[in-house]
Amino acid sequence: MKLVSPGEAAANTNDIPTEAGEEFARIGEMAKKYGVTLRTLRFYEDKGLLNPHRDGSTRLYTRRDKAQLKLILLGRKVGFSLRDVKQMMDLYDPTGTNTKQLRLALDKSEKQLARLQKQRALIDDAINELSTSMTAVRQMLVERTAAPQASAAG
Amino acid sequence: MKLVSPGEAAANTNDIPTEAGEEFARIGEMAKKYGVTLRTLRFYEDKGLLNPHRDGSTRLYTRRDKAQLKLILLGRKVGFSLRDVKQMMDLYDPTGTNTKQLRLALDKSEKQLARLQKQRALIDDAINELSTSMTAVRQMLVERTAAPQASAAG
DNA sequence: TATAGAATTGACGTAAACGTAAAAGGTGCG
DNA sequence: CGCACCTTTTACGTTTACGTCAATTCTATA
Repeated sequence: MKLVSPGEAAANTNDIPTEAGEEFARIGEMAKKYGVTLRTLRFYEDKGLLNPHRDGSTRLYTRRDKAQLKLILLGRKVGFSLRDVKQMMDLYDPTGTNTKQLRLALDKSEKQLARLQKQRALIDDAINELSTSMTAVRQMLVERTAAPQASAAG
Repeated sequence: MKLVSPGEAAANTNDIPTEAGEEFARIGEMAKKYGVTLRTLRFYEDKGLLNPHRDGSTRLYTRRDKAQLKLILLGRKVGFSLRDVKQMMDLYDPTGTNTKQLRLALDKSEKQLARLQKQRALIDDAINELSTSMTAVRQMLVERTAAPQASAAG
């Protein structure tokens, strides 16, 4: 019974929320479900990005926590730092229109997009330079491998 | 006179190698010429990537050191770690064909090329996801900004 | 000779996102 | 009852390529 917080036990006649209702998840389930480690979840919490409930000392994650984690992972995927993600999440206000939050997100996104495009350009450069030098190296190998006994060229 | 090593002073009647002969460069000149910091040059040396001569305690870089630095910078540009660069440079043998070195370089280059292409794919993914969510955010902002008094859509 | 401008070594600091013990508490099950 | 498994907190370790003092020395020039 300890896994059900007071005031939310009504709709669930099952005493064991595991497997069925999915009302709460413990850290292990969360980790598997989202492909992260326990350490990562605790780390995110330590950084203020997640705030799961507690049953004693055990963390309990609700669907709200899951949504937050999804956002964090999306942020990470597009290259935001956890700091950026936190800045944006901290502006969330369930009672308002969140205009400020959205504007900040958009602003940061534009900058991040620019960074990504710059990175892509750098990588393209690198690919080109690398390909070029690979060709040169191959050529040198050919010169050193083929016809080592005849010809005086070199 | 201390800047000219014994056995190489013949062709240069000028006692001051600065500006003209470019036979040797000190760390400051090197840094400017290649756009790196003094710290970087010392760091590379500390890692065994450079081995400039010394006049007492002052580092003197020859054209050979310059060529090496160019290689290091090229390696870095295409994404090799300094460790990789060192591995490859360590195989250099002025008396042989350097086949081993070239093969290692080619091998590492192929792997690095693959990594770069994977990175580019990830970045493209990120760009797409980011663009998509930016569109969504813009849409949300429009809904919150325009027509806040009329319509019941929401 | 005074002073500014290089150069030297040594060593701690930084950033990001966790990894990896370590030591211990809680829990269900056979 | 005992063992296995999950979870907890604390805290140092990892990686890479330098940055940033600090204290000192060397050198050139006016």
